[in-house]
Amino acid sequence: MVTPLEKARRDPDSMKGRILGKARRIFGEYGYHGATTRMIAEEVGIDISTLYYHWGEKSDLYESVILDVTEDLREKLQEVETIIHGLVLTRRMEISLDLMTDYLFEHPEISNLLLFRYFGKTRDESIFDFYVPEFVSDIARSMGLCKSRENVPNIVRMRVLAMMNAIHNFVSGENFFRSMLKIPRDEYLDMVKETLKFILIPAFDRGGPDGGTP
Amino acid sequence: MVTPLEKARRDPDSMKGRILGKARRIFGEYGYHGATTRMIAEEVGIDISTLYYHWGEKSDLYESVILDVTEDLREKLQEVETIIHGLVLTRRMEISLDLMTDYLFEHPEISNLLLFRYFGKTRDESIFDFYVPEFVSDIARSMGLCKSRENVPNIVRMRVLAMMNAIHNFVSGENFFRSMLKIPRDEYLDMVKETLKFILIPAFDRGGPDGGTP
DNA sequence: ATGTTGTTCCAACATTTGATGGAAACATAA
DNA sequence: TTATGTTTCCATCAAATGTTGGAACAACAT
Repeated sequence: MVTPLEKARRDPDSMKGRILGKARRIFGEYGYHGATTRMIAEEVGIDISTLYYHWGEKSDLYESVILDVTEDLREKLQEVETIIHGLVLTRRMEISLDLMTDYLFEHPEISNLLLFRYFGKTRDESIFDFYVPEFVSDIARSMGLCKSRENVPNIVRMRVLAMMNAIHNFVSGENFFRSMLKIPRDEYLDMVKETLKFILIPAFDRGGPDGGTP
Repeated sequence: MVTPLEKARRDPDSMKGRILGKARRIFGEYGYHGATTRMIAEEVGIDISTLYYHWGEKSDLYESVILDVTEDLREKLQEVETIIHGLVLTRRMEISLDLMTDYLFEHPEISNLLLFRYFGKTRDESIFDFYVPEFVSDIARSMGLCKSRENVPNIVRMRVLAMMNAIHNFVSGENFFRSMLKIPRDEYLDMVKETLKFILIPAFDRGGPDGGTP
């Protein structure tokens, strides 16, 4: 059976898909309470009741948005995994940091929405009731930090979280950080990649069964 | 001249101070739009108009909250600086990571509010019009990453940002990450410290005029 | 006591916001 | 064309939210 969300994902030009796309951006920029259904409808260029016709209440739309970006992220991670598979750790990290940074800079609402979920509460508590996969175990596995994706040690999960958050922070904080550094976008992007490698690679690249450059 | 904010900071038991304290927490948990003046008033146990009597409109109260936590953070950073002064880099980092993590876990709204400022927009744009110091240069100086706090290279600022964000993330994301790892608070706190050191120290502790353990 | 000043609460207002009913417009098949 | 089902918009509602006026109250000096 095909859910409404899957239909909207397959056809981004349909009304459902267009609404979902704009909702991603608005929810990502302003957060759940900061975004209003009217802002989203106006962005799409439709009446507000058309939005409700397609997606029902605000919290349902938000839920769909979260699942949508989660699925995008999952697909991207899988794509990266196939690219870096078999390489040595340092190289794997360099490539995946570059690829993920590029990707998230093109879709900053993904990082925004994830960070909002991590750090903010919502008055409407029904929102956190649905399941969202987290990928932490998969990334740990893909990085060779554990044998299987089952029973990943917590300390390893923490390290993966630190890594993911570091990327998301620089993506979501672009406006703030860039105005602080007073540099253009492309320069910022390069600096982010360099900083991520500077911070993350030395930590993971030391000895161990899988470490170091051979 | 003593501003209303300074008065409230000096006397946390005064009505002004009590409101400010609760406002910190509520704004920190729910963000600017997620927090309502009624929620804050109810938390203090006062009528909503008493809140307006003391702090004026919502955006003004929010501004005071931001300045308040910023000042707290500044004082804490200065305190830590005097403690670690003169030690070797690795030791400086270990101690300051421990101290800052402990401190922020006791006052998570500081991390929350900073992250909200970094990552989220606000419909009310007047909010970002006031100046807030950022401390990045001071931390760079304190870590010995640059000679003076003037003209800190951007790449160094980026590294400091990565470091600060790493702490804030684990503090603000406690609820989310802990429920993911299924561990109690104290265990989480230890794991955060360990992970921060694992990630950050190898990056900064390599050669250079100030590197390594002697 | 009386007036003054500062503080608190009750009640209300205007706007925003989430949400819906129903009429029009559109498409499509019979 | 007519009938049927879908989509869109206009008008509107109810609740939530930011904000204020004014009365009651308290503290305190005169």
